[in-house]
Amino acid sequence: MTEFISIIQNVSRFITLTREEELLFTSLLRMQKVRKKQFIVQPEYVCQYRTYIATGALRSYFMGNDGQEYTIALAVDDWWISDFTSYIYQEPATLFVEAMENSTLIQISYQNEQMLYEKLPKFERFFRLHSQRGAAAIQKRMLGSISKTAEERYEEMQKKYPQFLQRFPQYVIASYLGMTTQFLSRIRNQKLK
Amino acid sequence: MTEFISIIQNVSRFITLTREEELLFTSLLRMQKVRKKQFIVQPEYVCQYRTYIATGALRSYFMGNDGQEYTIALAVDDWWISDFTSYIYQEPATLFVEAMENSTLIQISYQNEQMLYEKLPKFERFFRLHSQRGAAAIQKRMLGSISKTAEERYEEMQKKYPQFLQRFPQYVIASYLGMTTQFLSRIRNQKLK
DNA sequence: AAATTAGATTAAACTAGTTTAACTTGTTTG
DNA sequence: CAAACAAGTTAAACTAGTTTAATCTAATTT
Repeated sequence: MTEFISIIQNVSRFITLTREEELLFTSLLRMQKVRKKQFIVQPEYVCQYRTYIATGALRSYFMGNDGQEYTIALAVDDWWISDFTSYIYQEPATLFVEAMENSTLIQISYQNEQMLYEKLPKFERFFRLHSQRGAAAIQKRMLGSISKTAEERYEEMQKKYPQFLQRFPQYVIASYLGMTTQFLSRIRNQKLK
Repeated sequence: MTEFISIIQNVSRFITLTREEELLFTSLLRMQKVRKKQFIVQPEYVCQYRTYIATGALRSYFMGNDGQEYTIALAVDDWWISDFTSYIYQEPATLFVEAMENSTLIQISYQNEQMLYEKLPKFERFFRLHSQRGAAAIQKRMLGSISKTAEERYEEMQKKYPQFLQRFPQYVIASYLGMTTQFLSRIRNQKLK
């Protein structure tokens, strides 16, 4: 049970659970260890789980027709990740979700999530608040990506998520920021002078 | 009461309401008529309402430091719109929400929404599903905006939302698609040949 | 109906960011 | 530990989309 402490804390930001509710909730979860470079979601397969990262680092990305990777999300300890669209509609994924470090995941399946809503309706509230904030975050990211220059986007990341710059390789950062590795390299070295 | 038929139908996509629940729900709503060019949300003021469009057309946009407008969302009859981030966090807005036609809106205030959750918890479910789909839609839009060329984005809009091209002026379409009016004009006229 | 203003078009000059390519450094793996 | 590969750097050539500016058209206002 202590293995699920972190996710219970995460959920408790929005709703309060009794001891029995915690037990029911965790009985519907599964622990999953993945190694660096493993994929937990791939295009054409339906995304089966909502994934919470107990420890580790993952990213989701889209592979363009031109073979270019577009990183959609970066996530580390205590964050959630998946191909959200595939999961909620239970339709084939369009994204890859890849472990960037050996990671410990806590997952709930689509089936179990539906059961959770039946047994503990307060989880409707949890995932409402979770999704609302998620939507706000994506919108903020989109706004930045269309209204800011490459350099401004890099500076914002430096300021807001300095850990990411250590934890993810440069080519992933570049693709998350919507620029080439070459251009990111140019920005970084210009800034040193 | 018949004035609220459309929003009840919208809500009934996800949850089922009894006659009494419908009455309770609609008692927490307000009708609002707005004229073309009126703003229902402005930066620095906290967004007070979640807005459903009974009839009409609105857009939300961000004003960059350079004075450029970045259109975030377009919405017509039976769609929802607002500065979502400002609304959910009850913090000052960063967006404008402007009526592009004389419109009839149905709104719920933040206070009344909290009351709605107390009295009719099934609305947690409605707004969970609503937010999840909203998040998926924003993500899809972001993906297109970073991985497609200006011309591809225009073609996708032509195919997916042809009504928008009639209903919104070209400068709004251009700013929604993330390009200048001049460039959109070039694309449109190239395609005729 | 004239005057004013807002939106759309066209074209030339420009630029932020990409592409291509060659080289360097670091990291797996046999 | 050598070989092979993956990640990062630098620089020159290039291009998708912007900027500037002038003209045209269609609404709105007076």
